Amino acid sequence: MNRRYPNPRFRLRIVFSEDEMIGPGKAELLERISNTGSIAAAGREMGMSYKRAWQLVETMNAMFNEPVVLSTRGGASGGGATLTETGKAVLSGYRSLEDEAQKAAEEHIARLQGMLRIRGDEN
Amino acid sequence: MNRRYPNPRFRLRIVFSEDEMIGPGKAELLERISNTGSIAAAGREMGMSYKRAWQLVETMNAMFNEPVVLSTRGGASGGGATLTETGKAVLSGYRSLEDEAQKAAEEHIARLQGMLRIRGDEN
DNA sequence: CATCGTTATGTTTCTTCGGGAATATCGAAA
DNA sequence: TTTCGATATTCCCGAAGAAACATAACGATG
Repeated sequence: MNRRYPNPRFRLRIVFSEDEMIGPGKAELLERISNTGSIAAAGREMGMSYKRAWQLVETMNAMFNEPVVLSTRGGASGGGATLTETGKAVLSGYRSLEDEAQKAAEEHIARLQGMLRIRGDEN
Repeated sequence: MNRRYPNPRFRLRIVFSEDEMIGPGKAELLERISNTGSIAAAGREMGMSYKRAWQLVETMNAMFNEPVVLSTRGGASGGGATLTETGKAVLSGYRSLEDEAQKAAEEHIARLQGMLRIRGDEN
């Protein structure tokens, strides 16, 4: 453990206010909700409690002008959740933001990485 | 309080491994050490304890192939700290990385911001 | 109308992180 | 050789936040 990552992780977060922000965690959650159709399943995949996943969804639903996730209770499957159009737009918007920023930063990242201490267990 | 920021804050961090990373906090600390010539003063300016400031410096000194901060003890002024060439390179490298990434992301940020809920106390 | 898996929400426990205090060390200069 | 302000390091404690646990509500379907 504690190995250096094969390629440095570039993590960015946009902070609109003290309690309005979006970063890698919320983006991944949206993505997994979109894939699984369930808040609980998405959370499980990410190793987070349902409660936490739900809290993040609640926060996001409150910060955008329309909810990003619609959820239904009951029924044969117990219920589920889907991304709204706004949700899809937020997710894809964040992803392309991430891509553009990372592309623009790549050379700088490599330069910084070159300054790291060489370690014995370097792979 | 809790007002939305005039312009969204763009925060990014490069993660090389579980305990090797650099982001806004360490960068600002380096900057203030450079300005003040003191770990303690830099920490005070940022509202952080000397202990924490020193810990961050220790971490950074360990992760790069050369120390980023040199410190001296004793003397008339009690001692002090300065950035090494590596330290300056890391700081300026991170800053230009940040600038480039932000520039590349600006349009996307604006688009996301446009999806935020309009609030009554909007200024 | 009983079942089942999910959403929704409250409560309690635990862990982590950092602050604060306390102490030691250093060395130029008065 | 005393002073002084900064670095260096340890220990204890509190706050914040997440995890864990506990319920309740829901509703299509069999």
